[in-house]
Amino acid sequence: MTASETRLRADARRNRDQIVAAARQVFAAAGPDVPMEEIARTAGVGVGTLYRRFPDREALIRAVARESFAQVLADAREAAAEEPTAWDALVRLAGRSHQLQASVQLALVSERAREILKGDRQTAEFRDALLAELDAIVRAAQAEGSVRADIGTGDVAILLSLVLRRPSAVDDPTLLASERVAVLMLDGLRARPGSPLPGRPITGEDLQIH
Amino acid sequence: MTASETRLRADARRNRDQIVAAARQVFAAAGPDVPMEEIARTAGVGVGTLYRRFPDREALIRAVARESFAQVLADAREAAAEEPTAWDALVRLAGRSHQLQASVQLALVSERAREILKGDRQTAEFRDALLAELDAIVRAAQAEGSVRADIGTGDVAILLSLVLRRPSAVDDPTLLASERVAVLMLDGLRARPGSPLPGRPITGEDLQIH
Amino acid sequence: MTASETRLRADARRNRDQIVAAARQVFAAAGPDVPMEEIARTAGVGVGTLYRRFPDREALIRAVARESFAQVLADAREAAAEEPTAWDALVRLAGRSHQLQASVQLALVSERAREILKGDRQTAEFRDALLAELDAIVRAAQAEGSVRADIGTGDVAILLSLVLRRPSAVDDPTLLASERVAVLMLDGLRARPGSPLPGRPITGEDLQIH
Amino acid sequence: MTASETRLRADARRNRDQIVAAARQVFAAAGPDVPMEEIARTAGVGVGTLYRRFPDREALIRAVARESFAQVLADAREAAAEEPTAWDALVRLAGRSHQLQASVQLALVSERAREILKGDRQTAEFRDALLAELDAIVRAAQAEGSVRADIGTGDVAILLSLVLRRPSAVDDPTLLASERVAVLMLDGLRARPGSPLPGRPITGEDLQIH
DNA sequence: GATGAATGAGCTTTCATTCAT
DNA sequence: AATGAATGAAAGCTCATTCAT
Repeated sequence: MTASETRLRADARRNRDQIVAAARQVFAAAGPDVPMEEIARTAGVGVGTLYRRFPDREALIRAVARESFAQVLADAREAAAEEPTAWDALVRLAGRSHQLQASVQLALVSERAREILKGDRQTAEFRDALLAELDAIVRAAQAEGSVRADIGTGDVAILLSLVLRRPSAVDDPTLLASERVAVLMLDGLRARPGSPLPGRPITGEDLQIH
Repeated sequence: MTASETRLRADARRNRDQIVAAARQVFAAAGPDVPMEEIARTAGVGVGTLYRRFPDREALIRAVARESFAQVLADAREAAAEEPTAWDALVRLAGRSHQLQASVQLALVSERAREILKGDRQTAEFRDALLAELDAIVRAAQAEGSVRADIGTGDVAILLSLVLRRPSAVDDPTLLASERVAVLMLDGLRARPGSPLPGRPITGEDLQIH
Repeated sequence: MTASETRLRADARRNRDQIVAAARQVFAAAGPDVPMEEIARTAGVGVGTLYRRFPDREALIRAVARESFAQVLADAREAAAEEPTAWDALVRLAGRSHQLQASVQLALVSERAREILKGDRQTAEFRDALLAELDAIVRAAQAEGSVRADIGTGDVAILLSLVLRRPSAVDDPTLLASERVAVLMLDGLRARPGSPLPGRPITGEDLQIH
Repeated sequence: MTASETRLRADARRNRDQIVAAARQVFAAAGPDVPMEEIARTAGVGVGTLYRRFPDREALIRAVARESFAQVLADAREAAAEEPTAWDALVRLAGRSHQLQASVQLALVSERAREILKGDRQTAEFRDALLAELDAIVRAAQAEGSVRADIGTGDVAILLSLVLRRPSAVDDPTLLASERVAVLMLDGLRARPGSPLPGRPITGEDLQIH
């Protein structure tokens, strides 16, 4: 949250937050190309207000992404702090992931959004902090013997990001599809005789690149 | 392939195929909203020709989806026929999945595309055939004791569909990220003491619904 | 200066003047269509303040034009009073004209501004007073034999107005282009055998019309 | 006229010409900021057509300017070739100038247009050719003794450009104001004892700069 | 049958003006 | 009274689709 965002008048602040919330929701539902007007309407403001706050669509996308990443990061830190074992923290993250869907989906699903976020320092910082947090958890889990040794933090991140996505086309029949997938995935990560993995562990650093 | 498509003159046929191929490629690269003109250009024809063959964007999306599904179906049948065990067939499908990415991504990633395909009988037929084939493989694998009993074909389909998606933002550092994910997923499906799954197995029928 | 403008509190008065000065400057630099917000910013006030003082853009344009015309009028009177001959007064006016550029350009260059000023009684009064003053000078010059007889005050006004405009696109190489043009123009007005002029002298009255 | 402009289908060509003609007229009447829609309407086409031919307003402005300059250049060459003396050529140019108003005004009056044209090689070429032509005429006139020696081609160009502009605000009472101004100007240029000019002659090269 | 030109609706963005603080 | 936030109308530009060549 930059200084400029703190200095807003009370009502302006409220509007700004409504806009970001609306954008998050509408982006999740219909992708990052929805008419700005629809976002404005959802937020209960005029387009003009939206544009006063965010000079163009990209700025809005960045704002949504930043808030989302920040929230996930907070979640990860909480899990690490509160759970007794690293494995439990991982389980909690994976299990909760479907709540975070809408938040992060934006950054993952749309080519356009990805392109925009590449250039955004703040998003990058959140992402790096998140990877660092995850790295600590994964290493701890491997140290405690709960996670197989032949994977890296990058592998876990990729796996989590896949689960993060809405199990798509499916009108989830059991309403538990996400959880089931998460558990299956965790079972794959478990430390015990498993299939040999091709290549080498993908680390957190590998993902910094992009 | 409908009757009308069979009756085309050789050159018209060639045009049609170029268009679908171009659309598949361009959709994969830039999403299902790319300008029709760009598709036409990529295919080396004028927009007029494109519209003569496909009355609107939806028709084109349907055509691309049908071909993609048909190809995946063929692949699945081949795997089932040629591999010695059901487990091997499953491995082959999962391993090959990244080749199919571009093909099916369309149907999975875009809200819009999904909406369009819902109403398409032919796509539905391919999808149902595919689910039937997968169901046979999964049941066989469970019968032969290689796949855990507490999952259904729907669970497998969902998992496969997740892996099908490009492992996202990542400029794959090992170029094997997809394979690694696939193996981890298969390890999760393996028949052996695993974590208890919430809910009930998701069947193929569960997915027919929509 | 109307009654309402006299009654302003000192600070309000200061604001008003800053606004008009800013408008004059910004109009000159970027035409009469600049965003009101930019004018307000240049004046160091909020848009709200600007609008409190001038109900809309037209009012502001009128105010700027009035002040500019008033200034030119004062200049002309001073020249007539202080110079020994009418010719000298004319020379002084023409020579100084480039100082007045920014002031009057507004009224001359922009179709829109012209339209607005047509209906403004006060601007008209200044303009008429200016034409009367100029008429006196021209007639006196003709009486003293320094200006050719076949031209009217209207001709002179038109010539002056042309010179008033910035000699266009040119990054004036000698920084004297305006002066040179003015002198050449005066040479054309000189009383001595010249080319015959088409039509009849254009008088001051001719210009009242619009 | 570039190759691309030659290859247009007959009807497209016709439309293109109508658009440029309409733009010239509308620009002259209302400045370079008129709604594109109005230009399209005047040309009898849809906005889309306009934009297909000219990707944005700047491209259109460039096209209009090029054609206008080309026309003036042709005029100057014709005058030089057909008139018996250089002085007559000059008179003809000055006298005809009001026909050229609309054509060149665009380049002179609007700050925006000027900025755009600065970067346009083709416009620059026409302008340079025009200056070269004018230079030949002015030097010839000075050689034949009809034009004073203390001025340069640049001075003449500036003077002409002033006259080129519509004598503005005036609903020309004699309908001859332009001609009268032109003659007065020519009288100022005449070779005979005149007032001393400040600075040095402004040459054609001086004007190349911008 | 193929082509690419024309159309016009739709979306983004800007800015004059109003109004809450 | 001053400020700057909100609004919405208007203009730029893009692209799906139709149609003349």
